[in-house]
Formats: sequence, C-alpha cells, structure tokens
Amino acid sequence: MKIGELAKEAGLAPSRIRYYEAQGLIGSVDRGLNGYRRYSRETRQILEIIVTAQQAGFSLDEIRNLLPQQGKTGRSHDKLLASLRKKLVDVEALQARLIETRASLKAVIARIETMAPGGDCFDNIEGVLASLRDQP
Amino acid sequence: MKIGELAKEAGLAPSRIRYYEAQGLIGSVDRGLNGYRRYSRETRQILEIIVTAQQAGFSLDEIRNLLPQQGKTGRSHDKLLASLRKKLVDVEALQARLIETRASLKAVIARIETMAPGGDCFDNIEGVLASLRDQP
DNA sequence: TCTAAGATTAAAGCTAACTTTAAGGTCAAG
DNA sequence: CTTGACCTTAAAGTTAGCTTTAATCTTAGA
Repeated sequence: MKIGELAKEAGLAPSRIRYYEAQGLIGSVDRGLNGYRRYSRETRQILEIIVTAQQAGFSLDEIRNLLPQQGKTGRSHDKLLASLRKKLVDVEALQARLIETRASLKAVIARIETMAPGGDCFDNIEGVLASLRDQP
Repeated sequence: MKIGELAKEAGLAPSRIRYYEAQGLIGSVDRGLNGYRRYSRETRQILEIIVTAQQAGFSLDEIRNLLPQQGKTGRSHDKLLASLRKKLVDVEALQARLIETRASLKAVIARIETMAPGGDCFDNIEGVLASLRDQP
C-alpha cells in the first residue's frame, strides 16, 4: 500500500510517517519503480505500537531503542529489559501521582459546587489553592 | 525574598520563575526600590502548584486558567468548574490507559525474562511486538 | 573601594515532534 | 493529453517550555 492509504488506515498524516522513517523508527521501506514508498500490512502495526508507546510516555528516542529493527542480535536483550523496567517504574510513579491528582480535583470540585452561587469567587480561589496545596 | 532565594527553595531556575511571570502564571510581583523582584512566602506554594499541575499533565495555559489571580469576579466560577471537570475526565482517562500500559509492560518483561538467555533475540522482539499489539 | 555574585531586560537559541512549503514527478480518468 | 489527486525531497516553519546571551545595574563582603 502507498503512504496515503497507510496514513488513512493508521489515522496519521503522511508527513508523520515519513518523519518516523527519517527518525529511524520504521526500518527500511520498499520503493516501487516510481520511487513511491510501498508498505506491508505489518507497518500499520508498527505505527500503532509507536503511537501507543508515545501515549504511554515514551519519547521517540526511547521507542527507537525498543524497536531495534536491525541486527544487534547481541546486547539488545539486556538493554531492552532495562528500558522496559525503567518505564514500568515511571508508569507506576505516574499512577501514584494521578491518584492524588484525581482526589485533589474531586475535592476542589466538590468544594466549589457546594458553595452558594452568589458567594465571592475569591473565596473559591483561595479554596482551590488550599486544596491543591494540602494534598501533596 | 529575592528571586534567587525563591528559586533555590523551589528547586527551579530563576529564569523559569521569570518565564512563568511573563506567561501570567504569577500575578503581579512586588519590586524593591532597586527594581529587584520581592516575593512573599506564598509564591513558593504557587510555584509548587504549578509544578505539580504540570506533572499531572496540565499545560501552562490550563494552569493559568486554574489560577485566575486577578479580579474576574464574575464568570470565573463557571469557567473554573468546567475546567476542573474536564481535567478530571482527562486524568481518569489517563489512569485507565496507564493500567493497560502497566499490564503490557509487565507481560512483556515476564516474557523476556523467562526466555533462555541464549535464545535468538529476534524471537524476543517478535514477542515484544506481539504483546504490545495484543493488549490494547 | 574593589570585586564577585546576583539582579534586570529583551532577544535569541534550544529540543521534541511534527507540519508546511516549494518545486517538482506520477498516474488514473475523462 | 490534460487535469487533479497523490507521490517525492529538502528545507523552513511551528509550538511549548524553557535556557542562554548580552549588556547593564546593584549589592554584600574582604
């Protein structure tokens, strides 16, 4: 398939796919006689992995290391494991933080909701600041 | 306190504090006769809130809206609530995603760990791809 | 008093992750 | 055979969130 079809399927701009290729995230890309890029169906899954990993907080640099693509038969095993473990720690830290963030948000919202609609807004703001301040 | 002291206390570069001020995140700042900025202790907490909110995924734009600082006595109440509710939804969505991410990571790590150390690394990579692919 | 540390500003620079632009080739349809 | 949609490249532009630089001023300390 051509880049436009792949882009539509993956929900990405063609420029973005070319960018990933330029960054070394998509191994070597076949070309037709006309010079057009030709992709196999597998590429779409690689794109999905890239996007998913990005959403999980991986940078393109990290993702490149997670998807060796090329030989590197030797050491990549350990590097891969280390990278994954580090990211797991990061994800868990983020989860812990989000639990607090969510609690803070809910507390602040409740506080504002239960105030008289005519109340002075500055009191609300003080409350917001106080709630956000006290939670962490 | 002067900007250097505040910066040290908050663990931020002075330039960053000036930047936040320029972006309207720190209301009006007092100045000494020499033109130096003079901060009250409260400012440190505002900085903490900014950093915490950033870590929670708020952009500086969003944070500015959460910390009105100035008058706006009228409509800011509703805007504030709407903004907070939207962010709560975002946080919860992120939490849901992280649960899956974490599960994927653990699965992938386990898969790699249980492989024979001498195994072909390409098999691992296939596994990594497969695991990441199948989870979402 | 001299000096070094730290303050000020405006403006320029940096990084990541893209998008847009410019200046072309290619191809299917009418 | 022309039109319009789609492809190519290299290079420049964009946004967020800062940092660095340059040129100048202030102040605390030996």
